[in-house]
Amino acid sequence: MIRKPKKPVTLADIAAEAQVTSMTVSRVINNSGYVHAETRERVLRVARAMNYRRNGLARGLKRQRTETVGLVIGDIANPFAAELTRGVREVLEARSYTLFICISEHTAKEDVQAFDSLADHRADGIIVATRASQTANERLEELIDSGVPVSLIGRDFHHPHADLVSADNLKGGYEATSHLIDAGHRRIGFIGVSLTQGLRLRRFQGYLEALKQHGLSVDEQMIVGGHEASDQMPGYSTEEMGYDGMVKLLELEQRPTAVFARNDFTALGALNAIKRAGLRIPDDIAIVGYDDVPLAQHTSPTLTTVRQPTREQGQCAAEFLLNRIEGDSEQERVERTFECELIIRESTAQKQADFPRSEAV
Amino acid sequence: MIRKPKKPVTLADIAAEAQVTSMTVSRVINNSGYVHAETRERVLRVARAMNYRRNGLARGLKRQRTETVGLVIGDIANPFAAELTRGVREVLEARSYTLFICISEHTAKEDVQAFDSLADHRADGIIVATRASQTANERLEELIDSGVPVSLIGRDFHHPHADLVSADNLKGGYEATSHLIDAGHRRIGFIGVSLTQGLRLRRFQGYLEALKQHGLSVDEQMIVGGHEASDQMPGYSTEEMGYDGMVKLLELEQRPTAVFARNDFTALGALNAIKRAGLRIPDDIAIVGYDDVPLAQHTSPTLTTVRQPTREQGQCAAEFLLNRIEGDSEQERVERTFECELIIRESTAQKQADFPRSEAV
DNA sequence: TCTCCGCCTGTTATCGTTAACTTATTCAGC
DNA sequence: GCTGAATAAGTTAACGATAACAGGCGGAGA
Repeated sequence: MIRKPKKPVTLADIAAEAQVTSMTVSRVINNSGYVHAETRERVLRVARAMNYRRNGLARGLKRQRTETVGLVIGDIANPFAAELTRGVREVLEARSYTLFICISEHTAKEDVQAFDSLADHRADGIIVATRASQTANERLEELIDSGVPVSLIGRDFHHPHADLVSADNLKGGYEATSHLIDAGHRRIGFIGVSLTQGLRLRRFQGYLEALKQHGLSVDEQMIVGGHEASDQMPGYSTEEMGYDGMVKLLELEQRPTAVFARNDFTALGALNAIKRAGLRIPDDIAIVGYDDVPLAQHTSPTLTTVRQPTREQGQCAAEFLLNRIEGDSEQERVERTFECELIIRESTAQKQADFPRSEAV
Repeated sequence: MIRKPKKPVTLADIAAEAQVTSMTVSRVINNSGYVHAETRERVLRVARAMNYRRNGLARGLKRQRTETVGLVIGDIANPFAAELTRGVREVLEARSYTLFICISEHTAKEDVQAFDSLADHRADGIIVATRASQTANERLEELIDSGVPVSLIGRDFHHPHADLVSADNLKGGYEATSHLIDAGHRRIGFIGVSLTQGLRLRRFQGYLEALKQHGLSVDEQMIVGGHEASDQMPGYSTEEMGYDGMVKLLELEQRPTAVFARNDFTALGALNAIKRAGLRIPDDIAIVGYDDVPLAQHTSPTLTTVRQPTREQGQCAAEFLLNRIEGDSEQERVERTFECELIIRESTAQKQADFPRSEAV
């Protein structure tokens, strides 16, 4: 009679039951080495009957790799992170690695905790997609120095042995802003950063750059909505930031005729604030978002935005990482920047009927 | 000279350097047992200098627990999952467990993979928040039978040794629908399920129940938007489902005067479809969502919806799980159902000015 | 002086798996 | 019949950490 013990079944248990040694069982389980067909059958039967699950700890300890990759993201519930994850997963699954995700809620402390957890549990490599911070960068450097393969997505941090994937958000921000300028706008607000803090945000730099290039001056009053706390960031509820920011802009004596929002959710908040105020989009105020979340094509008006190839970034980061894991962890760093694409929709259309209006998908 | 080897530093390495045995180093690292203050200092100094990271595999193997919990969710990029995760994390962190998240993208196969990965890597327990499926349920049962502590959130699966946390979505759906009926609506559509598949969705059952209780008949034409494929579900892009579903409803000869959407994103899609068609909300069509995502209070009109205490569910599931982990894994199952709350906003308001309109937050 | 207990450290064995090596057995080819 | 390759197992020793036990030492109390 085969028992179903509370203590997890081990190779030795199966071996005893099947009248072989645990080495043979191991060979069967891993499909390696020579095992007689009959023996294999018998062992498999017993293993199944006993509901065997292999012990990844022991296995990993002995083999010195776990076939596991960690992904650290700051914010779940964010279409960007979701799409990134999807890309990462696709590649990992194809190469039969397991993905464990750690969330850091955008705080440096939790970032570090996530790194440590993954390193302690001997993930074979780590993909980091959180925003950079002093503390976290230091720990990251230690990890990389000690040989942990790391691949970074859109993170402002450089290390000779960590690969880097990013989107050209500087250019994206530049193009979004230029688009507004080309449409004749001269008073263009930015929602979603504080002036000081925003300098680390490429899309905001692109905004500044575009203004400068076109000979427009920067009006500090028109930059709204940043959180001043440096190590704490909000979750996905950035439409609140967009709403509040827009309200502030509308209260200005000379309100902007266009706004560039840090991301689509912020843009959505702003969009609703504008509607509430009884103004029309884009006639009274034009608006551009960033990220091209799925919702952006379902709002009314539909949202002009900048698309970055998110899934591709995830795939690329995963590929870089796997190459490093399976190659030399200290090999030269690889870097790849993806182009962004301005997607023009109704929220910045030149001539525009009133909203709501009838039909037209 | 202390080297920084490519091979990870072990206790033995530190021990050699600090002229003690690895047992002493272990005691220092874990702050357990007696260690002379001077020795402790010396060991710590060496450990830091060598950039020691403990090996969770070896540690876990020996101690037979990893202080790690796995969370399986179907869909990242979903405010519901995010909030749930937040609740789970809060509790785990307070009791110093590490959380690893696995995404299953709503397929049974990936669900099973996630369970296996977590079980293989000897997570101390698993929280499951994905939708039930035949295959996955079977594997889940095996795991629980073999002693893995499991706690379920809103999953249609029962087992004597797995705790269960859920929201009363039947009642939530009932109340949402009743709210519409009370407001005088008689033709009420449902967006987001197929009639057959929807029977597993409590909030849809609540809808049916409410119609029945109020003597209204179910019109199959008014139930739209389900995916027929049973093991595959879409990601977050359910606003598309909402949009398309609403378009179908609007094409009916007798279109509904109100719709209940399976979740807020679906509702948002529907909302935009209605606006596109030049109809007014709630005057022409009233609409109710589900989940109360943050965005729901920032749309125009703001969205009537059903709030479920999401974070609390996460916390509760985590607490149940930890009790099971630290107690008896085969103890009697605990169950807890949270009440939902109907949040009435503009999209179902009785009398309503046109949108967009001026002011009023 | 002797005993006992609190401190500090070391020794041993083990968690479950597998790499590397060893031992048989079989059988084709000369 | 002999050689050597292919097949089919078993044996041993780790992987890195720690629980359990075993001293040794010093000092308080009898």
